[in-house]
Amino acid sequence: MKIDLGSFEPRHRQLARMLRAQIEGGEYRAGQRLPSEERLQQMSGLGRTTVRRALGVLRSEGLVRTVTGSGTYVRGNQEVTMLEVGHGTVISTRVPTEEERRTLGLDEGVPVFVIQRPGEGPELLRGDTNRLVVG
Amino acid sequence: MKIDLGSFEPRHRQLARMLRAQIEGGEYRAGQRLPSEERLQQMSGLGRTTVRRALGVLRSEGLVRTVTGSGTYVRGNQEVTMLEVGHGTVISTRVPTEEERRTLGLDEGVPVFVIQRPGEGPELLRGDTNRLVVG
DNA sequence: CGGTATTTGTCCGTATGTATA
DNA sequence: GTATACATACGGACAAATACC
Repeated sequence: MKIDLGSFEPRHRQLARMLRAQIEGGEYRAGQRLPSEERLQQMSGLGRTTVRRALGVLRSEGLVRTVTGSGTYVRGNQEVTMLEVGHGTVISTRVPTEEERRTLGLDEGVPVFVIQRPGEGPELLRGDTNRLVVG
Repeated sequence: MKIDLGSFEPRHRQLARMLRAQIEGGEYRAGQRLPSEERLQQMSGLGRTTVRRALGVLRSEGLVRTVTGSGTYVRGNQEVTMLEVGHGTVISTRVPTEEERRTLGLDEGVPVFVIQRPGEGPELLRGDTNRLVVG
């Protein structure tokens, strides 16, 4: 965890980039816990704010998931449902509101589909476990 | 801006919720600037960290956009492109990586479509200005 | 079940740098 | 060039959730 102080790249992004590379490189696998924040501080020499910010970046990318009092875990590839959409359906995507996140039980970094079928009200679909197939 | 200290709801979320309501209620319109962070501190009685966190929530929801040295602005409804997708196409959505954000020139809080047409490589499409129509 | 330790969450303050007006 | 406004980074204090024994 060598952070280049003096770099143009902010320190929290440097740390996020390193952790991201380790996750994508398989050094931390799905479901596995990352080092604790205190541990990451020691490893990187950064302050608490900066370490937490780096983890926040990874959360917002949907790469990890943090559980209070427990730790930050690599978000595994979840089982995917294929959903067929028919003629005239309009599909948009956005980041859910906080309330929608609670309702759908979504972690940070997971967008939603908004499915508008002809003659029906808009339907909200979590974006992490769903794929739409044009039928 | 009356913040209930002693509430179970964290202060930054209270502030975010109030600002969100004001934006959705039309008190702050598209393109308009929100009060500066210092001003929001004065108005709410909260600390700098907390005010900034509240604005971060709104950014991650795609509701506002912050320009360094200038201010935080309400993200207007942008012009939308309708794109027709054909049979066998598979659509997924996710939060873009930092690099993809730079490449596509995206603000925070904007997810992307991943369009997989039969026999082709995956195509990335910004989610804020695109709607997919099943043809 | 309880008590303690670990780990993350919230909140505050300060200092300095950078971008914009 | 000065003033305003946001960005980065550090630190400390206490609360809340979880894990461990």
